[in-house]
Amino acid sequence: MARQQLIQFFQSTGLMSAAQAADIAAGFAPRQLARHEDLLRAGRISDEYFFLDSGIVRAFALDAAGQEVTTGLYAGGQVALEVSSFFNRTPSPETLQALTDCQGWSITYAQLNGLFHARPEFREFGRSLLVRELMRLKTRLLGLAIDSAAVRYEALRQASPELLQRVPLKYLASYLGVTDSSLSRLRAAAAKGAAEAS
Amino acid sequence: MARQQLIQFFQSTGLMSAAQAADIAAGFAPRQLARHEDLLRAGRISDEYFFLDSGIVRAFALDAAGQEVTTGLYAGGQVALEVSSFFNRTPSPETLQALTDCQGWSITYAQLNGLFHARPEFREFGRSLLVRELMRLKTRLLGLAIDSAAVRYEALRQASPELLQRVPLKYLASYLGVTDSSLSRLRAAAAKGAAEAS
DNA sequence: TTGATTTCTTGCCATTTGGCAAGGGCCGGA
DNA sequence: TCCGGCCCTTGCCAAATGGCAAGAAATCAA
Repeated sequence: MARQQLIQFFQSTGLMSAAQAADIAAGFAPRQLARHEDLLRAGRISDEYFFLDSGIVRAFALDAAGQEVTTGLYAGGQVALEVSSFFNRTPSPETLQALTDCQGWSITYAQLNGLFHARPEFREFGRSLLVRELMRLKTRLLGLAIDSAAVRYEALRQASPELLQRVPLKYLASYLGVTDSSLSRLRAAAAKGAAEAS
Repeated sequence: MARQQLIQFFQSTGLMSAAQAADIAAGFAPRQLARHEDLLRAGRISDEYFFLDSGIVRAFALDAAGQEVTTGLYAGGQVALEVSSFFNRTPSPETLQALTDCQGWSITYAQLNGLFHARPEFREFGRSLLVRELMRLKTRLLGLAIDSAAVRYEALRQASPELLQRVPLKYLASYLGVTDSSLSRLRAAAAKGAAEAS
């Protein structure tokens, strides 16, 4: 129940003191999600800024054929949010869904704006988060453009090994931009390579 | 020389009045770029928020093999900016280069922050720009993940036909995530399809 | 203008990835 | 316990894309 991780998150950019972080964190309410529960449905307007303590949230959109495409995977310590819907008050193009039971902290748009108004240092933090998210997307984009599927898989394994264990292969596949059978083959090849290396 | 386009840009989100937009635009200085001139070099910290009136700016990074990869293309009416470097005051991972002679308006980080401080409506505008940029990246990411190269090419043709005419094929190719010979073939196939349709 | 450079196209073939379908294993509910 | 439904793997072949290199075409600079 403690807001430890949330407070630490606010301090992570070095833009505020421990006391400030604790004050801001006090404005957040505890929030649970059951496995398979939706945090946000496509078409709705997001009104919940959700920081994830533990568990995994998946974001997905539908392609032209109506197939789900995983666009984001969030684990503990991250904010699971459809940024454009939340900040622009527009219908979300994606659904956010709990892949496992989740615990975290949330705050509404009005409350967040109140904090932004009252606390310039938190405003700075918010901007820096947006910028960080932008960099992450850029990095993923570059990877999709220039790396082979095998390299992208390996990069994800390095960056977030826990996701590979806990997220069903079909979701990982569309997140990486490959089909599930291709990913299965990649995984087999990687395992073979690792075995030979030992 | 008129700041018309800049003023219109500020008003485009509906977050401020004409008078406010004109006031803010007055803080920007005219800025020219000669063809092939760098607006920002990789490794440097960006200190110029640059709005493009006319011309084309290309952003590129280097891949592991030292090859240039085009990560962004900006035409008139857009802001050509490496967001993370400018806002986080960190070395830029990319170079921004004028593909043609360019005219526009620019402002420094300190000046921009001054405006953000003095004018809450401009702060809102800045946030909404970041969010918009994020959505654009998400859309490109989704396209790379699920669409074929032919579809991506067609989408770019629909969205920004002027780029296809004025940007060398090799830059378009890496922007679209294909090799230049593949793009050349795609273009040939598209032309053939169009001819048959007529 | 003229020569040099860049840009674009195209052929040939290799590699990567997709599509489809069958089958095995695992897990949860009745 | 047993059944039904995911989840994952794998074989076969097709389609998409890349790599390389040669040459034509356009562009640039002197």
